[in-house]
Amino acid sequence: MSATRKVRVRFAPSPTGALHIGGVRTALYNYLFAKNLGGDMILRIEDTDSKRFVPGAEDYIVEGLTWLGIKFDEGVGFGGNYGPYRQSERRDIYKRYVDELLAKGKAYYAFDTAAELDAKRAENANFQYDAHTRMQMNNSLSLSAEEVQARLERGDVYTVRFKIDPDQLIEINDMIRGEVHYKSDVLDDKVLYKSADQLPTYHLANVVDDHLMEVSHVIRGEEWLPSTPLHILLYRAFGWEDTMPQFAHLPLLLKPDGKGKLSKRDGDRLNFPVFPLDWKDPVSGDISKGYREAGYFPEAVINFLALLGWNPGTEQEMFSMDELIQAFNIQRCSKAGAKFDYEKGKWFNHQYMLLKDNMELAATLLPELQAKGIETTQAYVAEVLALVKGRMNFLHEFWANAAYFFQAPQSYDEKTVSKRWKDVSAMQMGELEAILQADDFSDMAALEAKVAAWCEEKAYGMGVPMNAFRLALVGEGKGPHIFDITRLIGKAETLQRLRRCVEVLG
RNA sequence: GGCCCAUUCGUCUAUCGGUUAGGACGCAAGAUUUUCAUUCUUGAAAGGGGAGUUCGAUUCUCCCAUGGGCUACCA
Repeated sequence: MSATRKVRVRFAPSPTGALHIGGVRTALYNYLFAKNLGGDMILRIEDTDSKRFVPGAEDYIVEGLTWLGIKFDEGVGFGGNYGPYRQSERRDIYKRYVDELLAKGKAYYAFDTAAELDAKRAENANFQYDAHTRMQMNNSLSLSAEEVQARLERGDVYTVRFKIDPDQLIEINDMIRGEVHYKSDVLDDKVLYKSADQLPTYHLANVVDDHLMEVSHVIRGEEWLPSTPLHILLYRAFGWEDTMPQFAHLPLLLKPDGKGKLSKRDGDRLNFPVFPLDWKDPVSGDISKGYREAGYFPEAVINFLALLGWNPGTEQEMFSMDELIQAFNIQRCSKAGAKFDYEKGKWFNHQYMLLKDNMELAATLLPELQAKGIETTQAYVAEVLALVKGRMNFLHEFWANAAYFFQAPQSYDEKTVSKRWKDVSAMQMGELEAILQADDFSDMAALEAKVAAWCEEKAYGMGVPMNAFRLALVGEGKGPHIFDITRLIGKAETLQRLRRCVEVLG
């Protein structure tokens, strides 16, 4: 563990489906950690399980992380000098290292079939393939050399198992959890290599690749903590312990309610996304909602996720990616799992909405408005946004909050009518119309003063006439300041809405 | 069952032995007397239980309970 070693971290997902939000957080923490220390971020695809490979998953992962602003320095699709970065393309490399372990006597051939193993487990639920049981099994330790040779030459299907010596104490020095100890006796002789598909298992590939790619820090989910002693033993077996990466095991993301870790089903059940992007399952055809399609800003998702399991120790809540990189310190990660509170995600989106430039926001809204047949301009939409975005969490709530800036109310909300449209309203609106008619709408403050003066002179109070006026303009009892509305829709439209309302409501 | 990790308001968390246990989301109330919302103010809301160590424990140790993870020729 040389202190001067270049910081290199990797995000190593398995392309078995959409990238889970917990995986996104792991990628984020790796990224923040690396960038905070000026290190590199690697994308490695761990596709050693050919049975679970899902087409499209790899592209999905890259697209999702790119959308979120998590950048890679090297890896699949990003180049680099340590490739190939897809494990399925590294078969010969793994084979070489498996042979090395075999030659050193640190691993052995095992010929037990899946059915035989199942039978063993059926007769003893606690069966473990280890120092105590391996001699009763069919492997190169229990069988004669000739027999082993014969089976190999015959082409029998085999696995290579790691030979774990008992009575060893393995100490993990976790950056988040401190020292964790394991006894090697509880470990089983893990399968490192499968002859059937000529591929290693995760454990072997992971250790070999991290070593070869000069990974300095392994930051991964807590579910990996129990297999870390195995990994450490592998580093030892290869003689790589001096350059072994440092480990950090992140707490898991848990269900918002109930028990267990967050799953895709929770998203469906509670109606919130658990994936960065929409994902269509290639087999079932089911579509799972993504944060992007649900209307989240990537900045909001990042900010939200960053604070789920980590905090800077200050009371700052809003962080740009750069600020996160600056502030990130892995020792400040919490140890306990975090229930996933998506309500806070909405709040973050709201905050970023307020921060965003209205012209930029307007540009993304324009196509939707045009599709509705609305003729408008980006500048106008931006002005409307300035008035209504405070009451929105998502951009897709725009129309529901701003339709009346683009078209006259189609109807008048019944409740508002009964509450706000008084017997005197028609008469008052008639008077108001005359005042508006006489004004050129060039100065809203002046107009407002005129209207206020009228209310005072007639002793109407402001409430009754203004609420009726609002009803005429909006169709409901909501919306921003009335004279902001009239300023945007203009004199002709204002008068027209006023007349129509009197006509309809009488 | 075995091994490991964890445990502060409903949720995310701060606290590195001495605090009125702080902040944020959500919730409630009030204010902005033209609405709704934003915003602002205020409020309710927490150290799983039991032993120790200590002058003093949320903080350190142990036990228990609870939650979580792992225990595959999956990652």
